[in-house]
Amino acid sequence: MMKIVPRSFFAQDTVKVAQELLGKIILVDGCKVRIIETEAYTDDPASHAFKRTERSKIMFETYGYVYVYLIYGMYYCLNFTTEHVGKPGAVLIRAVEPLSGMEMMKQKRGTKNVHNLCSGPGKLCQALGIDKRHNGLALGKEMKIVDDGFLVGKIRKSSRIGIKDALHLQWRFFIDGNKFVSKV
DNA sequence: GGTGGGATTAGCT
DNA sequence: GCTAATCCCACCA
Repeated sequence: MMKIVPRSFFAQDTVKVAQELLGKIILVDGCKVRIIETEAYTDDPASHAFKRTERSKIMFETYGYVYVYLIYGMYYCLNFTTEHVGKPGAVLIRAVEPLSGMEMMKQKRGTKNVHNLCSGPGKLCQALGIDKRHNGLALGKEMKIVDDGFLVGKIRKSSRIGIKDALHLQWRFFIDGNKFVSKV
């Protein structure tokens, strides 16, 4: 079974979307990957949407859209916007498991180690060729989310990685025991 | 095994 | 000018 996840799926609680995206598949540019690690961002102090800016406004104005931003001057991070219009939210994709298109990913990443292809937010954007051009696209065309009925086992959670504020919020989610989780 | 610094730029103050 | 939702490599143990 291969069901396209509709954009309306993203129009709900961000933390819930972050958990339910685990196990789902991203299709982009001939590559197929399974989401195994996510983080939820709303209007909390650690989120770009804590303040509405040119960059973060997409988190206020859309759901089910691609939000890509440049981090540390050299890496991109992939997010999907959530919540209803007017309330900001997005889910950061922190790690995925490669399913197909592996050779292209290896080439773009410059490594042969499968476990080092997509095991981090910057890495997976590099592997999938995701950059600023993808920012602002609606899901369903160039990039699609698919549910193949994969059974996610135990979901683990922790504080979000790389932030200094709101560390008490356990809004990082990942599939227990999965070998492709990011090194933290 | 673990730690420290550098890359590189948009968006702040 | 400073810092960031990161990654990699050199170096030490």
